[in-house]
Amino acid sequence: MNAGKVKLAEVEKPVSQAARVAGILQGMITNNELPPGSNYLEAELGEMLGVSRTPIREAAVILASRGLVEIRPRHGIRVLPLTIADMVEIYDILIELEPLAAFKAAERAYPEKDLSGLDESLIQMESALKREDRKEWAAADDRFHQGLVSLSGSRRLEEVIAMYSTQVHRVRLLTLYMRPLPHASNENHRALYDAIRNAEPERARELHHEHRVEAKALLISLLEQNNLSRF
Amino acid sequence: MNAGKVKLAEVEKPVSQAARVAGILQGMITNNELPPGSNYLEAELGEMLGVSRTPIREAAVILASRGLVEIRPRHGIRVLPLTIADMVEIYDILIELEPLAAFKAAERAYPEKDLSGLDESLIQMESALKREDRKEWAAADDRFHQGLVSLSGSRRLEEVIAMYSTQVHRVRLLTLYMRPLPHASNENHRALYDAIRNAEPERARELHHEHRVEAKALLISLLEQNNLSRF
DNA sequence: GTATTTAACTGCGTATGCGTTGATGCATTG
DNA sequence: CAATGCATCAACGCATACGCAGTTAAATAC
Repeated sequence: MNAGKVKLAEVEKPVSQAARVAGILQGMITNNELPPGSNYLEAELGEMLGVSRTPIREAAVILASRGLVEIRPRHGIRVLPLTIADMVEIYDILIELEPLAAFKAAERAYPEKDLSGLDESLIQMESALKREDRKEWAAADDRFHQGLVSLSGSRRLEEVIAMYSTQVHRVRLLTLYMRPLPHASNENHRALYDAIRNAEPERARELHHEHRVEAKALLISLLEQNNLSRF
Repeated sequence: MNAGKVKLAEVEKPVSQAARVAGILQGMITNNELPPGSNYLEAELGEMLGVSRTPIREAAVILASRGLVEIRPRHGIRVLPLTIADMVEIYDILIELEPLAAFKAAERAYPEKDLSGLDESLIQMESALKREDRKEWAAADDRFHQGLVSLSGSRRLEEVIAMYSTQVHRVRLLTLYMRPLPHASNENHRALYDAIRNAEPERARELHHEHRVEAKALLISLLEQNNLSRF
């Protein structure tokens, strides 16, 4: 019996409503579906997602701890806007932590096969760049950075970097079409990849550090040039 | 009318039960009153603190997001133990972020009067050291570091450093009586203070970096020597 | 017309109850 | 004796209900 029943490759996780709601809301925030500065009452969000206030409250607490929203009693759950000062704060932290992740990844001297994910992202970035497909380039860039960080082997590093990356995601998308095509960036990524493949921790750290410093400078100058101050 | 009513200097904040509970539990965890590895049911904690399950649940979510506990359905709220690998993860992150905070603090070129808090902590540390009062030395050390970080002017940096410092607090206390008296540490602190007072960002960063690298090495070696593996 | 006080309503904090789920122990069978 | 299946129940996820507090708006007094 049960011959027709097929086991799913992924174990289906019994996610709680609260976790689901948190994920959905986070997605909506980073995609600008819930614009920065907007307020939502608990009941309102509950109705929107078809759940009661309880899981909404829990999700709100989680998102607040990730710095995405602010809970203001009697004013609702507010999607936090970022200022340029916030961007500087966040980038300054990432400038330290991402190179640390690169260091740790290189230190672990992975065999080439474990780096295939990174390599793939690199190829996708290069391809997207040729096609001048900025959206796809950004997506592959995200995958590259996330993959790299996860190779660090430090769960905490992964979590904290993901947290701050999420916060700036909105703004990165905003500036995506304002910047020049990221040719240099791609070369940097390739060099960084090589440093990790060759197990050169210090070089990996240096390269990534430089890369992030440049990214910060570019981003900030774009925002200032265009008089964007809250997003 | 209302002549007799006196306004309090501090605005009394209408803290929610959930926030109160989270604070109390965090205190109990960092002071080892809720030992690592132990489990508590929601109802149990609720009875302990005289509130219902709802604020306990919210507090648990907050503490879980700070990495202090783990919520395991049907097994209760578990106080997370730390392994040596966890300590390495955390220290490696702090080694990057605290020097960044020192850099930013020095960069801001505070007038001497704004540094009186730091100076006071320094004096207390030196005094405690003379009396060989390790407990008081550690407390003053905490105040010094926290004060320094708050001078960085970066709310996020402050928050993330506080989070990780809380996680290692238990272990620091554990090793407090195993280590030699921290004479060298005190000199480092004084030098760091001077760098901030003289507005020398790079020097402040270097000094703090060195300081933290040493602290990590000392801590890890103490833990390994004593065969302590979970705490 | 403006300011102050009051009243009503809206939104939230907390408690509680219900249904579901999964852990545990015992019994039964190989 | 060991392993597996089943039953029981404890714990939790979520919804709902209630009371309070803060906000807003209206009304009255100046």
